[in-house]
Formats: sequence, C-alpha cells, structure tokens
Amino acid sequence: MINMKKDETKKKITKATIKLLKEKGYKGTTTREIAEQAGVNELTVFRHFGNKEGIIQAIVKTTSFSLEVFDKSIEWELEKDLTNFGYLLLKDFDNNRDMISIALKDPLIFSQAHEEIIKKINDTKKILKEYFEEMQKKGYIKELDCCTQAEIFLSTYWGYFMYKLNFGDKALHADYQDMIKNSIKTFIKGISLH
Amino acid sequence: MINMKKDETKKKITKATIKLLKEKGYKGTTTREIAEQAGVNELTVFRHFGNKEGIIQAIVKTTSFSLEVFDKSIEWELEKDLTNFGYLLLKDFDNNRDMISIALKDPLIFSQAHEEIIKKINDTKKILKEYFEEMQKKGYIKELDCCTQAEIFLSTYWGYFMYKLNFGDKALHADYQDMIKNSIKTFIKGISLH
DNA sequence: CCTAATGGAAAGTAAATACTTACATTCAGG
DNA sequence: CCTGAATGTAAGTATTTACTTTCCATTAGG
Repeated sequence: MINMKKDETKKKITKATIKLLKEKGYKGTTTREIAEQAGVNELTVFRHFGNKEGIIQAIVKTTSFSLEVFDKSIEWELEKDLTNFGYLLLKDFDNNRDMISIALKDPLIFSQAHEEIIKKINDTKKILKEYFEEMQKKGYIKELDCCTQAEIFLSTYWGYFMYKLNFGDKALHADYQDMIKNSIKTFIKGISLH
Repeated sequence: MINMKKDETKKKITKATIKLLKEKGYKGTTTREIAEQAGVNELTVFRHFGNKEGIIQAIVKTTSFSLEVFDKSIEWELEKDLTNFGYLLLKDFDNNRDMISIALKDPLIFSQAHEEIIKKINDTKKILKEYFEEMQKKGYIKELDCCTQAEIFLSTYWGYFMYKLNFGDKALHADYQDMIKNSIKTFIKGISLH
C-alpha cells in the first residue's frame, strides 16, 4: 500500500500532459501549464519526472501499439470478415488516438512513435492484402490489385478517424457503426464477382 | 519595377516559415531558424513583417481555399463524374497541403484556417450528397444513405491524402492515379443498381 | 556618380521558461 | 502522537527567444 499517492500524482501529471500535447504540441506546452492542469505544484512535476523530456518518455513507455489479432478470427466470409476488420481497425485507432495525435503533431520529437505508426500501417496493410489475395484464389472476389485495394480500404478508415480526430463532430456526422456498415456494404458489392 | 527585391525577400521568408511550421509547428519554429532557412538576416524578418505573428498573417492572407467547380462539369455519368470529382478533390487537397498541415498542427493559432477547412469539407460533402440524391432520383444508383455515402467517399480521399501528408511514401505506395482509378471502380460497382 | 531603398553585423533588452535550492506543510500508518 | 514520505511555497538561476537599436554595406536606377 506504499507509494499509492505517488502513482496517483504521476498519473495526474501524464494525463494532463497528454491533454495539453494534443492541443498545443510539445513546445507549446509549458511545465507550469502541466502542473496547473494536473492540479499539482510545478516542482512536483520535476520531482517525479526529472525534466520535461522525462514526462514524454513515461508517456511513450506506457503506450503500446497493439496489433489486434485479425488473422485468427478469419472465417473466409467477405462480409463477416471485413466488418470484423473494420471494427478492429477503428477500435485500434481509437485506443491509440492520443499517441497518434501527439506523434503527428510532433513527429521529430516523437519520432519513435511516428515510426511505429508507419510500421503498424504497413503490417495492417499486409494482412489485408494477403486476405484479398487468398479470397481471390478461392474465387470469392474478382481480379483486382489487392495491394491498392487494401490501401483504399485503409484510407477510408484512416480518413474517417482523422476527420473525427481533428474536427470532432464538426465535419462528419455518421457514427462509426453507420460508417462501417455502409462502407463495407458498398465495398463488398464493389469487389464481388457479380 | 520598384520593390522587386523586397518582394523576393518576403517570399523567401514566408516560404521558409511554411517549411518550418510544417515540421515543427508555430512554437517550435524560432525567428532565427526562419532567417537561416530563408538565407537572410533575422532583422530582415522583423523589418518586413513586424513580428512573428505578422509572418503567419501574411501566409494566411495569401492562402485561399478555392472551392473547385465540380457543379458545372457534371455530366450525370457516374464513372466520368466521380473520377472527375476525385481528381478535383485530391488536386484541391494538394493545393492547400501547406495550410492544411500547418492548421492541423496548430489549430488554436491558425483557428481561422482550421474553421475554413471544416467549412470546406461540409461544402464538398453537400455537393456530393446532392449529386448522389439526384442520381438516385434518376434511377442510376441504388437506394442508399446519400449523406453517409458522401462521407465515406470523402473519407477515402482524405485518408489517402493524410497518409501521404504525414508519412510521405512510407505508408502507401499507390500513386494517386491508381488510387483514384481503383477506388472509383470499386465504389461505382458498389453503389450501382446491379 | 548619387541617392534612396534594401539588407547585414553586432550588441543588447525584456520576458518566458526549464529547472534548482532551501525550507515548511500535510497526511497516512504504526 | 510520531515519523517519514509526499507535496507545497517561495525565491532564484540560466538559457532561450522575440524584438530593438545603432551603424554600416550593397545595389539598382536616374
């Protein structure tokens, strides 16, 4: 039961930092603001993390880019699989929304996270591409450029996510269920055999 | 023929500023760096723009969010129209890529540009939605939620653009022609009657 | 060649900001 | 009630950075 208060304080500080980083970026966020937002003394921030850089190190460390397991739930039914994939994708984006927002704002400072995002995109693309190729072999979908098609699928979901991330509800109004349902329906009909 | 040198210098400075803003954001970009990047003395920057804020005012002023005329080129042929629309959209995004990148990095500082982008998105969405509704009336496409469908279309292109903007060629490999061609083909088949 | 417009060099100012030091206070657990 | 861990207060330091001032150099056009 020791150090409980310490951990709470640390969390308050990292949480406040994340909020401010998303709004103003690294350079635009001062340690004083962080302390105010967290409701602690500025000195407390330095006591816990050493320096400003230390806060972001802590944030990066606790952020893991989970690669959701799509592979294992494949049923080789286009609608089921793609719907599942869409849900997992959006959920995954959303789980990492803070880090994505921060890393895209300050790619030089959060270069590691930035690289991880790119890697993640390519991994996901590969999975989807191979799924399309397999479905093509099985004769379930028509002849098409699987790689480009995977990129188009990803773009749609990334675009939806980025709209929401940057503009809240001011740009798009469809909720994510409608978005998934409709996009999958159109997409499936688009790549089906007849 | 007067003031020619002055204008050249101003352009060098705004150009350098744009480059740095895209990389580091407003707070992360110092006037000294701007001067270095522009190849002029730091003082020259202040002579021309008064203060740092003045540079971004100048940048914002010269940036116009053109709303490309899609309306007038409609031919009520799905493939032709959507391909045209896709090209115009990506061209438009690309024309404004600097301002988009900057405004998304510093939405608080470039709030006006940020608002304009949102407005632009909604305008574009409306045009596309009404096009779908009209095509539906004409019986060229099937019954569907035109608004959501417009958002999906926009999301795809926005996503592609944002991938390229943030990750260059490290994420997606399809060039924009392939992307447009394939996405339109799939999309059209998806929303067509049979 | 003269002049006015433009840009540069160097030094400096004032404010903001990351970070420190010394000391006082709170507060939970034994 | 005592103790020690955790936090707060207050004052200060060093550096960065936007911006200024003064003086000097270049250059293009008449």
